[in-house]
Amino acid sequence: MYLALRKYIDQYTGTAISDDDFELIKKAFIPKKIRRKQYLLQEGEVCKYLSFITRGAMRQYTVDDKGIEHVVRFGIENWWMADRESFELAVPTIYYIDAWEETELLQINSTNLRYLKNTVPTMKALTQEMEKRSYIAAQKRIHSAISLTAEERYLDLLKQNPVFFQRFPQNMIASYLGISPETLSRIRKNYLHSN
Amino acid sequence: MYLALRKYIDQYTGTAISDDDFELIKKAFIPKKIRRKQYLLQEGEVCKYLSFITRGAMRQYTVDDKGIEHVVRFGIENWWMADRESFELAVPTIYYIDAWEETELLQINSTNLRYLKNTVPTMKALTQEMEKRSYIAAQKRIHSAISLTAEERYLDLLKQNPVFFQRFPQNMIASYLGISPETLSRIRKNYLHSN
DNA sequence: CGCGGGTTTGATGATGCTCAAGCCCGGTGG
DNA sequence: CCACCGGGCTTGAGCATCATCAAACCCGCG
Repeated sequence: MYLALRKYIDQYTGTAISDDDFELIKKAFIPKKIRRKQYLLQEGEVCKYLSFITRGAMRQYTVDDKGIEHVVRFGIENWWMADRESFELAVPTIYYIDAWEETELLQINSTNLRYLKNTVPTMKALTQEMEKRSYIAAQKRIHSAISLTAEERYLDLLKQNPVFFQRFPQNMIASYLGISPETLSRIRKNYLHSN
Repeated sequence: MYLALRKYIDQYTGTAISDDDFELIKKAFIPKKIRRKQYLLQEGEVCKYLSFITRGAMRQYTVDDKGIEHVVRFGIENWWMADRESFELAVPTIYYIDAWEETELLQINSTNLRYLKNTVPTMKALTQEMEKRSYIAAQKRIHSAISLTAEERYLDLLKQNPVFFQRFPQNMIASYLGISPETLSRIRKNYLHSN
């Protein structure tokens, strides 16, 4: 389980991390398993952990007054999950995070994360890289949401993150795209004919 | 002009920065003035500077095939402007940034920024704080874009950033909200009657 | 075999867009 | 000082897109 994290670190830094450094990292993270449809985080809680997914698939979403779910983020192997607003500012979250597949996580709390950033420079670089990428991805998603039609957003997602279509059901993808499941179904039908 | 930056730094760190440190900062930033409707960045260029706005109002947007502008971000005094994807990865940008009001900026390139982060700890903390806030704001905007109706997005923006309505024309606000100017006009009409 | 979650399909309607015209108002020049 | 101009805003009519509701379908699984 920790091996996945080590691989991830080596890959993103482009060098092999020392055994000593990795020992520190190992101590800071707690493993956790979570079953299908179980919650990692629920509305109103404070998000206490930043979680690295070593196996599985999760989603982060809100539930509105009508009970409709709105998916803001998906996560699979080698992705980090947390409501960063709640995690970093220690305020109650508005999100739910649950597992769609059986999922294995490595969790770190903010105290340990701060400590790790200060003692293992690699870890600092890593989190910064992660934050940078998250922001860029978020910016792209905003652009797509305000500039593109439903159909264009679908094609964009298919290009950027085809893996989501293999791991999550269509109604969740629809929610992620901000459209109804029926509309997504009809859009896809179009593309089945025309290729 | 530099005073605005100093005030901003002191405010966000909660302490007064030393004269020595601020001297370093001053040397790293280049002042720039930019007139109404002039470009700070154009599609295809690489974004070479991170700019701190000391006075004025700007927007970041794309132009689609039909020539329609899509505003992804506004910036006013004490905000930072840049296409971070282009700035940090040194890739050509898809955005335009131009000034809506007469604007004064302090610009820093990535070399100087990296140097400053390493020599002035305050500066490192500041950029991290800025990045954190940007990400959280982006996440909120995504949530609003996929979960809310045009009307709800309008009310949300009115609550979160009323200042935009004072500084930018309605058609740009509409674009920022991802709706047509006509729709925004009609939504606003509703709220004039009902209060 | 029947159940349940997910998907598809159809009919209908709401929401928001487009196009076009008119209005408002601040700025400019005669 | 007034007429005119242009940019932005409003209003209306018609239309496209997408949501909603309901029913049927599909398929893996107990």
